[in-house]
Amino acid sequence: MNKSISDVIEEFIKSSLDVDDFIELSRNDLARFFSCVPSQINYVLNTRFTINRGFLVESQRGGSGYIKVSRLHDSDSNFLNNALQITNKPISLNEAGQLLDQMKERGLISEREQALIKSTISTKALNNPINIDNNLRGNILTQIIIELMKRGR
Amino acid sequence: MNKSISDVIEEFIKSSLDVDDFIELSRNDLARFFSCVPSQINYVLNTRFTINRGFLVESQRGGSGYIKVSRLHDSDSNFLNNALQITNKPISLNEAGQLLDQMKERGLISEREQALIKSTISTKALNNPINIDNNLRGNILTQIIIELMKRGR
DNA sequence: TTGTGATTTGACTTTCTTTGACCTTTCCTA
DNA sequence: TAGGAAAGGTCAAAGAAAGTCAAATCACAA
Repeated sequence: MNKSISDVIEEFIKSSLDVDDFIELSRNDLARFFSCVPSQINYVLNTRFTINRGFLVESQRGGSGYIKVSRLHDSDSNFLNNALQITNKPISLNEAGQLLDQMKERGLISEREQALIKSTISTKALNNPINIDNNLRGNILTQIIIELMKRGR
Repeated sequence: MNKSISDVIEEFIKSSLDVDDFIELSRNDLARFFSCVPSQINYVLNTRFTINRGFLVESQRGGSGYIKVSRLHDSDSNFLNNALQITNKPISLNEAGQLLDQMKERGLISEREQALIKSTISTKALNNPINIDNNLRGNILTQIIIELMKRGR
């Protein structure tokens, strides 16, 4: 296969992640190194290093800015990935409750956290035009899960 | 018999598959090579390299796109894995039918089971807002395949 | 000879990648 | 403390493949 520049950059980043669990890189340097425009780096990051594929990308702008790419660790990240698939779509209060139960069961959140989150996605909290609720519930849970992934427990 | 250009292309691909288990080719190059229109390659692929006949075709569009053809003379679990790749995406009634044929051919399901499953994914069963059908079909097949994998035959 | 299914062709569509112009955030220094 | 420099971000246009679909043609059997 004729590898695209994006593919090559992807490989480069991935092989760096084989050494360490995360890397920090400079968008401009990397672009210079691969003789491409800086926004190509964003393209690669956005298409290949998504949460769904088990990666987390964080960055900071400005002087001494950086891009940090980390690999999310397995078992839990697997579970969370599945969870993401679910919260991606509208989700009922009931389903959400079950999901949170499981998360607690696994020790991904404490009982106290579980209660807090539940109140967050309760019907009362989402006092909204009907039918959009489930959507919103999914969104909120998605954010929470991403946060959990970040912390890596 | 007077060989058609399609036959020639078919032979060419098959003989490449004698060397390796799969080949990657460029639709445009191949078309140029055989002095035909690019969509002729699709024709050959669609008519001769179906799951049904034991081949798997994958492809990517866009810059550095490709077409990959592989031969499936492998173990069942491998077969099911490939099948999963297919049912992962929306799948037409026709393709689904071919897939089930193969599964029966390989003894992965009985004739009775095949019939039952077919009725399950028939257009009638999925009497739904158009266009969602293929999606749903994929989902159902995915579940069935997973179930099969679980049971280990 | 004619009807039918297989093949060939090409116009149009969709998807993925590359590029560049312009925007926003952060840090540092005069 | 304001302003400039040094990051990184966004978005849309252009480019590069592959996919679809249906009309036209071909080949063969009845």
